[in-house]
Amino acid sequence: MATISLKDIQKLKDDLKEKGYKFTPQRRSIVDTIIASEGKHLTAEEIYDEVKKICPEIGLATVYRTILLLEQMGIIYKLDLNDGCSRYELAHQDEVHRHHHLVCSKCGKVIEVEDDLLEELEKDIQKKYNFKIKDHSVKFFGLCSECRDDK
Amino acid sequence: MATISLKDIQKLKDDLKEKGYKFTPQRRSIVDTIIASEGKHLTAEEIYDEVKKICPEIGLATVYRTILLLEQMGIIYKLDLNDGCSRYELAHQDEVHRHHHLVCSKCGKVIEVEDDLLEELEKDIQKKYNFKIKDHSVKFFGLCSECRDDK
DNA sequence: CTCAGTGCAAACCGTTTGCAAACGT
DNA sequence: ACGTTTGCAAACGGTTTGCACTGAG
Repeated sequence: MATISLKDIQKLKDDLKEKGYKFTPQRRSIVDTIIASEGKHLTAEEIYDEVKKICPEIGLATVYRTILLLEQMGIIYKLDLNDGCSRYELAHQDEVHRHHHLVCSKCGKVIEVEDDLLEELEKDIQKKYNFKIKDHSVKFFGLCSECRDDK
Repeated sequence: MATISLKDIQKLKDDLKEKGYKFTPQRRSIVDTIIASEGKHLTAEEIYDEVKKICPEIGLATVYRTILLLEQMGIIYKLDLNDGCSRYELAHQDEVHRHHHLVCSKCGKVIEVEDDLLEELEKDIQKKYNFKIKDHSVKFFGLCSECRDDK
């Protein structure tokens, strides 16, 4: 589990300052909320609802704008689970490529898979298609351990 | 390249009839259009524009409804390329799982990859997470052969 | 003091839905 | 004839934008 330390918050503050951005209370609340709900893959609206508990006067637009900023800075990743809205998760600091997801078709649970195991396939593709791979998005759909039992 | 024959059209017609659905001119035009634009990964609106050339009185809602029907029947797949709308492609008849896609970050080109090469990873995941994999969605982002040269 | 950031509301855009008319079987 | 399908327009829901005000540096 990738926990974010005070050092990371300071780093983020510095990154923002470097680009002329400000570290406002709203931005801080949003970052705090995303960190606190790690593993939940919240939508923008869900983040909004959560942030309002700390920062009741915040607007939904600010949440969207901050999310965009964090995404561009590589702090968070957008995740599409085919449910009609975008979800977000913290980027793990140590991963080169995005990790994979298992999505249960029955209960909707999302499991994160750290193992990459795509080197061989990526090497093949780079050679065969002369395509320089920068990142990937890998999702597996099926039944999680709990749901496969009831069937 | 998966070309669809008259036999496939007949099969589709039968499948529809079996479920009490009708094979209307609109549906036929939409199927024809999707077949004719294989490899293009059109959006619903793009399919609509294309279909209107054959069937000018068609409505956008009909395109959406037909696309949904075809998707549920397994004739086409929905594809999400992170550009804010859903795109569709013919399901290749011979593939067990969906094929992969290479998306060029520069020119936007989408290349289809037939090779699966995920058996090992999937076997590992099924065992480690006790997750029964039914299908997957695999996209690689990077630079295509043409775009990597100019950089 | 200045300009980036904010909250609000309206706009946006892809998609879905309700309905009466039209049409395939 | 029946019930599905259609076209239209309105509704929908997530996201973006314009604008005047606010507040961080």
